[in-house]
Amino acid sequence: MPEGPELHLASCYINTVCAGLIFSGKVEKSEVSKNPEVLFESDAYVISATSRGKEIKLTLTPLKEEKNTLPGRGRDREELSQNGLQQPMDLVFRFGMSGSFKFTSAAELPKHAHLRFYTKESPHRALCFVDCRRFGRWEVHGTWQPDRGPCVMLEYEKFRLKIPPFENARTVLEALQHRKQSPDLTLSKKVKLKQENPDLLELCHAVPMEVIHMGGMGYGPEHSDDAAAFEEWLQCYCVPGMRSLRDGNGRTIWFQGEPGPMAPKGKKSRKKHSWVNADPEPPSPKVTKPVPKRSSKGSSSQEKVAKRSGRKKGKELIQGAENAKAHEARKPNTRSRRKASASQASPTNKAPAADRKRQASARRSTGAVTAAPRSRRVKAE
DNA sequence: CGTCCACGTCTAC
DNA sequence: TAGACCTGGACGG
Repeated sequence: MPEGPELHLASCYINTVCAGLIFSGKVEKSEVSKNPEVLFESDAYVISATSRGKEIKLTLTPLKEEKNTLPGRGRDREELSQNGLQQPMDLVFRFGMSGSFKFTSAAELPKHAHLRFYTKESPHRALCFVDCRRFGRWEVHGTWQPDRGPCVMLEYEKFRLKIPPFENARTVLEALQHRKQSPDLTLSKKVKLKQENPDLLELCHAVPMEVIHMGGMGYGPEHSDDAAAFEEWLQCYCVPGMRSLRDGNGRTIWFQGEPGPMAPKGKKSRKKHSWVNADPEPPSPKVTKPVPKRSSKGSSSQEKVAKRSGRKKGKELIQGAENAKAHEARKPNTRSRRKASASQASPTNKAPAADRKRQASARRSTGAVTAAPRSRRVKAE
């Protein structure tokens, strides 16, 4: 799945499960995937992975000299060296909304396994790129996408945006001016202060690093399916009691407290009653069959989308709608959030671990809108 | 059953 | 800057 730390965890997972393993044969693509074929074939090769931000790179490396039996018909010239040997190959993946890697028995491939690498052993096993929604992409001979931002985890020093979601850039920059420390402190005191009062940028690094060290996300050792642990760790996203707003791109931003002066107006988190009341379209049969704007494939999915965009326009009217409870409980498709809410709401709740307490208290004084929820929760503890 | 929603890009107007 | 690209879970009727 797509969060930055998860991509990194996926690369760790791949390197762990593929360590010492020999893969063999062709790389297999599902019929339904529109991603490119991976014309790689080797009797014996190894797989390794690296990550950078929200991309992951697999490297397929053939072992020593082996003769490729195929004449190379239909294969790109570059795939094979002059003597017909399979060259190493890099594949760069983006996960879209639902991509992940799984290593399973080849006999029972997971659903939506769109790219498969088979082991040489028997019974065969398969490293699979699994992606239910198929928004994920891969590129053969891929490189890191050149115009992406730096990796929050591994290129932190290059990460210099300094803008909370709905704050004026001016305010942020001026606040940083006032953070200047007195120069007469010892170095160790300065470092300690910095750690106890991390700014937004440090949090951009520290929070994903926390996730990495937590492990799990389906990439943990064995079947420690600790989605629950992750949900427990989340302190703002999807936690009842936290607030959310849609930004200009329709993305839901979760936070606690004030949204900041540049918060989008009239874009409360969608609560069903709000927009249902404002829906300008009468509940007539017409609604179910809007004329698609673009002429095209006319797939059923497209009809759905057209239907929805009709709704979207209606939602602009929610401004005056009752919203007192809007942030109370409308949560996305998560079942276990209630549990989290119970512990979240209770001021007597103990911090799960001393380490976490320390980490969290270190975040206490940031003014960052997105970061604040984590620290404020700690205040309540 | 229908509707809404989801951790992200892409690209066509 | 909308819409497109997709599947599936939750929820409401």
